[in-house]
Amino acid sequence: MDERQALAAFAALGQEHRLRVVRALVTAGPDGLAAGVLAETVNVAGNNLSFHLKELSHAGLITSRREGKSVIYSAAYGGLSDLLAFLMRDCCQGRPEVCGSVVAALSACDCPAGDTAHA
Amino acid sequence: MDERQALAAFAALGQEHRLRVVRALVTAGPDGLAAGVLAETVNVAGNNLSFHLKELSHAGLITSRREGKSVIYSAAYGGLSDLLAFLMRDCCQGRPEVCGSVVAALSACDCPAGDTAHA
DNA sequence: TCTACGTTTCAACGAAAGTTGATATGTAGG
DNA sequence: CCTACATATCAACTTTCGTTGAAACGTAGA
Repeated sequence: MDERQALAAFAALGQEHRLRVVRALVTAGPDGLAAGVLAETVNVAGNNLSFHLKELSHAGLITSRREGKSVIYSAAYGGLSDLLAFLMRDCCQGRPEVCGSVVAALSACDCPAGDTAHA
Repeated sequence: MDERQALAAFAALGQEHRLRVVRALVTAGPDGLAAGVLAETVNVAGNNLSFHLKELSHAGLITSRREGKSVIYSAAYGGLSDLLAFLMRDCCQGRPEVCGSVVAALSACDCPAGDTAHA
């Protein structure tokens, strides 16, 4: 990931409605949520949400697929990974104790910490 | 970390000069960099940089300390941890394989991956 | 105390982002 | 084909953000 992409991604997340959308999608998992459901969830008008979804999609943070009349959006976990990795790149100049806490914090989610394998 | 703080942090990172400042400070490590050095590094006028530093500081992403005539800024690794943790909270609703890649990406930095201890 | 240096604050301008309402696209069913 | 529904696009307005220049503050040395 280059700076331009990271910039777009962070700017996208720095907006109340968009951050809520991403959080909702991250929580929802790979199955995702329909645009209409998202609109209700984050309490934003449909046309406005569409604008934000486009921006998030363009930033590589979410993906979409059509299912009948609905468009289903889901979190782009790969894009999220790249973004976090970009931010913390070169974090430990020979001092692992510096960024260790950051990795630890992320591992605090339910999933097995260091286990990067596909369970 | 609450949403309001996360919002401020992401918004802060969604700006070219501020993102460069944070990256420079993350790379620099706990020793940090003087405001003047940062101004040269990111190529921003001193008064303008001061504005951005204030915003980053208020967002909990950097800290400052005075050293003689200079003010030294350094990355707030704790704030960064909290931010990333907030974004990925509840990421794996019983499906570790979903967010595993995210943790893995972060562990891709030089420091020992799953090792959260202080080396 | 005076001067030099580094950093910060302030007001004002120009540019960009978010919201709104109306309108268009695309899909499914009668 | 026509209607209903879900989502997307567009133009206009309002607000917010980033930059600039001048000036103030704090610190150190002569």
